[in-house]
Amino acid sequence: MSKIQKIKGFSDLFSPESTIHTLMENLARQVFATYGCQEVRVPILEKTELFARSIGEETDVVQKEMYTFADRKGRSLTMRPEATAGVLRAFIESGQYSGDGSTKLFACGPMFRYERPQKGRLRQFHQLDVEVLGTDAPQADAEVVLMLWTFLSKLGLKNLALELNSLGCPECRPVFHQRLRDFLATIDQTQLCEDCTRRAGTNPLRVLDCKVPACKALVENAPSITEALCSGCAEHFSQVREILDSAKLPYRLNDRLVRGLDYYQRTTFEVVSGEIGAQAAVAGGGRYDGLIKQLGGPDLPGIGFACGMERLALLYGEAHIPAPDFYLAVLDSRALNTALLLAQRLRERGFAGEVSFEARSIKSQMRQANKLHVKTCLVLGQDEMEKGQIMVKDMATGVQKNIGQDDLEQALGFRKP
RNA sequence: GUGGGUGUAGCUCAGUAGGCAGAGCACCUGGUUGUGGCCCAGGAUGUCGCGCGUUCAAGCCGCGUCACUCACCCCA
Repeated sequence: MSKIQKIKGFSDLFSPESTIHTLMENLARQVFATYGCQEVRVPILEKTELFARSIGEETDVVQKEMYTFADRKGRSLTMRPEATAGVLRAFIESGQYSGDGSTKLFACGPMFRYERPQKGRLRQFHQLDVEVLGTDAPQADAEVVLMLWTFLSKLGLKNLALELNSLGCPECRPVFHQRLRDFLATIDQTQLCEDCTRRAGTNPLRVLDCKVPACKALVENAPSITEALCSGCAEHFSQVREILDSAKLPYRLNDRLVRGLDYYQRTTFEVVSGEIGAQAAVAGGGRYDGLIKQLGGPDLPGIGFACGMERLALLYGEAHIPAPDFYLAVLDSRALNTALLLAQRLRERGFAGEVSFEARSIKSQMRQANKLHVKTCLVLGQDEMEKGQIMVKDMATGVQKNIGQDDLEQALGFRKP
């Protein structure tokens, strides 16, 4: 029989990768909770219309990257390509937004986009997502950025760069777009690369961050969104920056930072790494005032971000994975049952470790203990069994002693409350 | 959707001009009567991705196919 393979762009995560994902997810939960985020678990499958309306009908994500299919009654459903839309739909549908203040939500899980896989990009990938709803205060923008940066710092990630921009609002963005189109009309468009010739019509902002040197040179003097912001947006952005400056958070203003989803406006940001290949963004987000209303909810502002877990994992070392507390080596087959019960007792006390299921040479089992990087190797052989004892060896120092089996917890550092 | 690269042991990869399938790591056993890491000796391990073709002979050449991978596009 032929083997069945996993489908392209999907992955099976074994440890250490699975462990790393769990650790990162737990840390995110913990850090974001200190900012008041409540976890929400929302479906992976939504009505296609939800994404069409939020992400934007004309975006690449909606046009050609969604897993969309008809269910058994012919309704068009889509595997979520990002988290925000589903979280907002749930928020609106729950009707919990009555009063004052903001709602802070955390969500995570798999997302799906039909793209060609490459380094840091899969068809099923995982995101950590935060949404802060109900306030457009610049303090909220700053807090969200600080929340993200704090999480990444606690993960121990270095050499990350935070890029910040403001995309303006429905009032000033069209003005900038017109200026940009006017500018593009003045340059020799035949010199642009093939992609940019297309972009100039479809998504002029994208021309600004083209990597082709010829394009870069041509748009060097293009107008900046920053100069086109209306007074409200300019003031809002300047307050956000002021707080981040005071918090001594290092960021780089990038007036060509473009977001791929239509709903973003005002503050947008991205965290990039130079160490994980071409797919350099490990997190990205921004403000989306107006989106909640557009999805049939109240007219509330919102801001959020998502982190790509696979990309974070590329940067996160395996050194963080905790080692087991013990390995229990068994030298005599008559000791196997006793050994298992001793290990069970330790596990009930919260210690983690493994016990051998068969008696083998002490040498091979010591090797096993060493390989598992355990703190302590326990040995149960004929001698110990006869005296009701067990040998305890500290693998770091090599110091070993025989103790009574009843004293095992103390020997491993267990303190009774 | 487009372009490049790679498929050989569990992993990373050599494999010359077409002539018996290789190394390192990892694993197992022993060197030490019950002691890990370092060292030494020995050992097991293959649909050379798959199919067809050329040839006395194919891991190597040709055609096809599948998979993986990197990049473009796009994006977290």
